Amino acid sequence: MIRVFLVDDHPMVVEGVKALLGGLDTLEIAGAAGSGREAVERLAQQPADVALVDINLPDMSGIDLCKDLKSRFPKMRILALSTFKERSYITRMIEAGASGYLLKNASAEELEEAVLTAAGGRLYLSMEAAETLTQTSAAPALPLLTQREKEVLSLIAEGLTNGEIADKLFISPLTVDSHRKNLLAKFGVRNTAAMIKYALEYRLL
Amino acid sequence: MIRVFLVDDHPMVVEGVKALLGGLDTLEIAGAAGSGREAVERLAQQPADVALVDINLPDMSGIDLCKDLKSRFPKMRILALSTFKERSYITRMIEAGASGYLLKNASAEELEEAVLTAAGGRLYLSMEAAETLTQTSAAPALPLLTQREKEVLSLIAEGLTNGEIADKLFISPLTVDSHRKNLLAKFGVRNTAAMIKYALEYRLL
DNA sequence: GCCGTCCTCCCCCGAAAAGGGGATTTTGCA
DNA sequence: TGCAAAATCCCCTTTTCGGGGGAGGACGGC
Repeated sequence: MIRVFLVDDHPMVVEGVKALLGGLDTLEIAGAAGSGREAVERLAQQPADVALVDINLPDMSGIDLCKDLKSRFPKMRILALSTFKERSYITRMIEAGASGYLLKNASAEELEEAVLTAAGGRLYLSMEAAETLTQTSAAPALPLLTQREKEVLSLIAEGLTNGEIADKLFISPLTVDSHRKNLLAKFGVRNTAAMIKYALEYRLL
Repeated sequence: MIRVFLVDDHPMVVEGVKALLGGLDTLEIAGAAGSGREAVERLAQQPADVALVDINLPDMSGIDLCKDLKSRFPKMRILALSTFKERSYITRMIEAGASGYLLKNASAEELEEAVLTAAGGRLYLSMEAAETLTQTSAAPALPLLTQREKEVLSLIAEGLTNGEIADKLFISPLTVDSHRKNLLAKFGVRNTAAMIKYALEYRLL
């Protein structure tokens, strides 16, 4: 019997999940909380195997709660529950230690499967979440860099100056400066800071 | 009958997978290739439902091949095959469009389950891969920033200069410069480029 | 009250980057 | 072989950063 704990500030959602999972004999609802703090308190009293955690909570984000719960109860598995299938939500939640990501329109079967999968130590992603992750991120106008430009870019990101990069690549600092200018132009930004941010966001580094 | 295609430059691995999956009646080995280019050529002739792709190929990385295959054959599912369970490999492969990540020590059962899961459009992660992703990344010495410093940092990342930030926050450019210097000191870096990289890696932005 | 942190502002000075040009040699590919 | 792109190098100027300080007011905790 897998003990499931719910964290969501919407009573309707809490009751809905209870109803969906109520009749099953593989798991039981061990409790629920409407906020992050309440969840921590209740779980300290009465542990659970799997926690269903809403992304949006009144006192803290589901991501922070996830990290917190994972540090307090390392063995407990956490399933993220959300209405959104934004890529950053999913990856952040997973990186925060969640064992899965579910949308709130999940069916009883999907809910059960997710809980069982998470309890087994495996990662469960809903179809929609998996699709979002799998979609090849259509990079909007990501600049085409030459080999040399990539080298220079990564050295800039390391914090080296033009002179140091020149020494490393055995070229003139003036050449490095040219590459740097070309990079700024290709990225369409005004300075190094914005370029590094852009480059990292589009995984060019 | 799910058609499986193999991409790996080690004949032993290819034969091993064939042997492991050979006796099953849910799937069949539709072909194999030892390089990225060869894989593209063969798949163009004879399509497959699921491709098992090694991370390390002689002519290109599995990640690049994955992107390439996904753009050429959008309906085909790709499973990453690797000896490593490094976090960056896993996330990059998934973001490149892979439907799963397997270690090469996978059993016949796991292989089959992975192929079936991928063919069904779902994401399959091996236990080890899931664990790696799930591990809360112990942020090594991430600097504690004040509220004001965070504001300044994010504006720096946008590409604004001290003067522009000063206008935006209604403070003196000299103050912005102080924050900037404190930020550099807290991050332990020498310039903005390295700071932005650091900040993005540790999700402070 | 005292201490520490945060936020604010200021000084000097040199180094680096940004913005604008131009020019030459490799090199890859058709 | 010939062209385009890449890579290399150079000039100029102005702006922005980075490094080293110092200092005062606000605010909270002890």
